[in-house]
Amino acid sequence: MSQRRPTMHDVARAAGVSPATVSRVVNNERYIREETRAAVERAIAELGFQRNEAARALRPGQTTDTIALIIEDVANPFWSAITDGAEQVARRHQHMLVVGSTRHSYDRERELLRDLVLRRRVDGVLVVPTAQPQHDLHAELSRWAPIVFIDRKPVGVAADAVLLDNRGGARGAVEHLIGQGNRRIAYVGGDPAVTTGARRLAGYKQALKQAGLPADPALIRLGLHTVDDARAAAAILLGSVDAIFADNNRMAVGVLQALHEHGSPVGLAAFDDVELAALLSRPVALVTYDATRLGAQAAELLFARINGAAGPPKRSVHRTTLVTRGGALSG
Amino acid sequence: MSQRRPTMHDVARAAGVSPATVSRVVNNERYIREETRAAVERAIAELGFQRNEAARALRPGQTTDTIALIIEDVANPFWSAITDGAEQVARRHQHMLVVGSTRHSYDRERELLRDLVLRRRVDGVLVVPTAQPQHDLHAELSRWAPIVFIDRKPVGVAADAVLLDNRGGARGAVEHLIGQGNRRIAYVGGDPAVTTGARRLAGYKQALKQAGLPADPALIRLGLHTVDDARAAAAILLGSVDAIFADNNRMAVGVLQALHEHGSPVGLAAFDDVELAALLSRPVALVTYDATRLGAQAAELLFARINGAAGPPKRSVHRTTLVTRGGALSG
DNA sequence: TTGAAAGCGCTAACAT
DNA sequence: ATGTTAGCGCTTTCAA
Repeated sequence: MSQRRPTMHDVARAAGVSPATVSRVVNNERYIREETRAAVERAIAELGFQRNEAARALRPGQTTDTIALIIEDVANPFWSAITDGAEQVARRHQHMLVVGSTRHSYDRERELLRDLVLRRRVDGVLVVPTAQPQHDLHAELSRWAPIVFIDRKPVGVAADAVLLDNRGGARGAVEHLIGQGNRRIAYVGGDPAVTTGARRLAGYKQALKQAGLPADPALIRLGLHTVDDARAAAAILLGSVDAIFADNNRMAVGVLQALHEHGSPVGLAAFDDVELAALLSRPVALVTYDATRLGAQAAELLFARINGAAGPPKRSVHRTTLVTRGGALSG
Repeated sequence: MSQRRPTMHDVARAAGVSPATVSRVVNNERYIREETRAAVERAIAELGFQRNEAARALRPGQTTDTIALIIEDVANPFWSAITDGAEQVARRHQHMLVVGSTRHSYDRERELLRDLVLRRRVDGVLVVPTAQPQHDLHAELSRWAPIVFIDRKPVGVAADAVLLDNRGGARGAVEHLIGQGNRRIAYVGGDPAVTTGARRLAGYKQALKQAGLPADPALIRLGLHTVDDARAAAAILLGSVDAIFADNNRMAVGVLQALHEHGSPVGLAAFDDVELAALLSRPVALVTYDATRLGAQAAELLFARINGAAGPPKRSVHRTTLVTRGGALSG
């Protein structure tokens, strides 16, 4: 597991040149005689030399060719799609992608960010909304490495962001429910301290207000994280509502389970797409968007900064599309 | 983005000690006077010193505190669950997790593995089945870093593996279909060159054989990757079969879509769990297991090796459970 | 076009 | 208990 690996020195000796020359060949620099290059390349092949990246990264001004992605939890399809998009772009830019999950822990987010940026010196970080905002930390870290926020507006930091129209999307979905004649519409969602959640909630309230409907606090259930949380919350609401708006895909699945278990006719609209929703006998209105593209675009912005792009923070707001899935006869 | 960061030297100067002492404090070694430690810690706090991990990793025998996970594609829930499990364990062992997707490319797998093990010198690698086996490469790399295979039996390499009972699981599912009176049962699946696929296919054939049913090659569709591939394949099969066995979750979703679109009564069984299957009006038999645990256990095995565990390769076979979801009236 | 030499930030003998 | 010193493997002036 730990035999000695050939170094540039070894290659240099084998090729009869200096280490500096080997470095030049490896880095594809100009001003190298063809024969020299050939000799070095032969030696590299013979010895099976592979440059030690840790050594390269050590020199000042050098990069680690690594970016990080901080999310709440990879298992959620929303975040795994983002991971997918980010990974593809990272790869195109010859960077590694390291993923870290916060699992809703504020401390974990701090710890991850500090470790990645300050100690491991990744070239940049993609952060998806987590717990509370931490302006001071983000501001401090963005002095060392560029940060791009996904689905969260940076506050107090001059950072790029790729956003969703959370408020508009939620409003549209709730308007849709209202348009279908629903009056008592519940909200089942996550942590309202997360910008994303707050804005979806705002969209919900806005739609109710525009329609002249009261926003009954008893119908708003927040702070839920898991599918089971949502299912339990929905089960309680069922008797007293016409429809439910679910904040995100986990909530949607939980609510769907509750509706199914109770054979309830209550309507549903939700943020995020849900696989197989199209096959359900019950129609569901979904606020959809391309999460993979969200992750990919965020990564592109990050690489632009890594490669020296200056200028004011960029905001790109992705629009959402309301679609109705399911409700067909077969299934 | 690139101001100078405080080094151990700076801390040493500020605390009036030598760099070696600072190193000792940072690494929590014994034989340090309390006052000295306090002084150093004060200086660290004042300067906001954070150790440069690239520099530490450079010394021989040192680790990068990073492990890698190679999968086909993070967006698939099976792999994202594995990623989730691996990440949690990596974190517990204070390691970073870098993820790489092969997207079915043999070359990409080679390139990723070589980059990670040979150049970036990760402490270990978790590999989930991809394209063809590459015994030579795995054998070469396992000299440098431990490798643990997930859901693929290592060939020609003394490596640990965490496996699923692919053949038994598939056989059980097909037996179930047969038990329900289905006779012409199709197979819709991925690349049979992947061990996983080959064994599931073997289980399918075994079940047919045991029941005295012929394995009609026309009913076996392989080499499919996406949901759409599977949907198209299923659409063609529908008219001529009683039931379909789907190789994995992507295939299952595609087949479900086809069945739904054509209002077909054809039965379905599949490997992997599928979210929301329980809410479908059609019953589906699923070969389920705990993918998160699979990833977590693989990571545990890896860390055991990283921490010096010797001994013969370990194999852990996780059993699968056949469950029937869906088929209720409501939905 | 190539080589010599210094040094990135850290750790580990070896001294003391 | 602490300091001195010598690298780890690479890149990069500077000189030739």
